[in-house]
Amino acid sequence: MPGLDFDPIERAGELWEKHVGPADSMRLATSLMRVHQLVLAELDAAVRPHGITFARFEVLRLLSFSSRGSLPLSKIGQRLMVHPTSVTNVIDRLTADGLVDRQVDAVDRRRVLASLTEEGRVVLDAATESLMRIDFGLHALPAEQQRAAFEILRVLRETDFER
Amino acid sequence: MPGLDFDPIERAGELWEKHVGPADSMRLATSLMRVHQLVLAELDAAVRPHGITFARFEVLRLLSFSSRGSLPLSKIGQRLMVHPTSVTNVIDRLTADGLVDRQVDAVDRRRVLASLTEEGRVVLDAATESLMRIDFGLHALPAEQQRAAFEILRVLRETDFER
DNA sequence: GTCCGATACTTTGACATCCTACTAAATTCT
DNA sequence: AGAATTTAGTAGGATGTCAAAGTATCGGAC
Repeated sequence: MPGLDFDPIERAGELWEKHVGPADSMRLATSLMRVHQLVLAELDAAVRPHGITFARFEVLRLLSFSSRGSLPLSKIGQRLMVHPTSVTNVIDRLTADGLVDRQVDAVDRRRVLASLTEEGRVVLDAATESLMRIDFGLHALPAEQQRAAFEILRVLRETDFER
Repeated sequence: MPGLDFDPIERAGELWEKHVGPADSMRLATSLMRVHQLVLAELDAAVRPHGITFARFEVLRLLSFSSRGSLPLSKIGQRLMVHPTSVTNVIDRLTADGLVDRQVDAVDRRRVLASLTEEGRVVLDAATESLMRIDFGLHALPAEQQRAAFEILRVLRETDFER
């Protein structure tokens, strides 16, 4: 798979400017899609040996950081900014694998609380180790640029943040 | 849905630094996941009235830029950097909707050539209009920062670019 | 001229995500 | 108290993505 001999996004940008109009936002949007894809592939590959995906890792990490040791699914969805059905889906799989426990909240019986099992914590620690070893798929980017990128992305995140 | 009263990624960064280690790359990686999700949602919403998704839009745009008016599926996959399976999938749906034609390459019968139909071009033009109107979901970012972000992301893209 | 490796695509299965609609439980309002 | 509304989670369906395995075709080596 030799790939291509030119950068397809640069190329698309040139053609876009020629036939459509200014291409800055188009190029950034498509870049974002590609980079997300590439980085996610690296992250998933890093945690795959531990039997999880990066999405599941994020849930495990969140649970490990919670002060009570458990979180209602709704909170998980809010903090990870994903749809409630996505949370149900991931928690289902984590529960099936024995990494997470699920129990109805005694105080508010609409709620379901998820918490780490011992095995869940073991897997989380091992996966964390693997992710740090590859610098979260960002080894190509110097620390300085990582912070710069974070600041720029923050603007985009916060647009939809409070609503 | 009032969301949260704090930035969950900042918060995770603080806890990570306290319990695990340096958090720069972790925060950037998770930021990338969230922003991708937010921007993609905007892009999909913008083109949905035209009966397509952003992934399909990208394929249509690519076809419209090809000099011959058609491209083998493998080329589409290379340029969009997606798995061959994804290309087959998207082309299947575009074909079913009558936006794309599919025909076996007479020269190399392993190949399948995709090309825009007239309806495909109409939809593409309308969708392009809609996307430009929302500045590709990046209206929150000044043009200057859009270019800066593009340059940073380019580094990450090019890591896996030639291979 | 045949065979065998490489290439192009499809099929099947897994995953994460969203949306719409639904059930159950809590809260609010009358 | 009882009804209406809101909130939490689940069910089913669609989409796009990847991985592994399969089929068909091409092209070069012998």
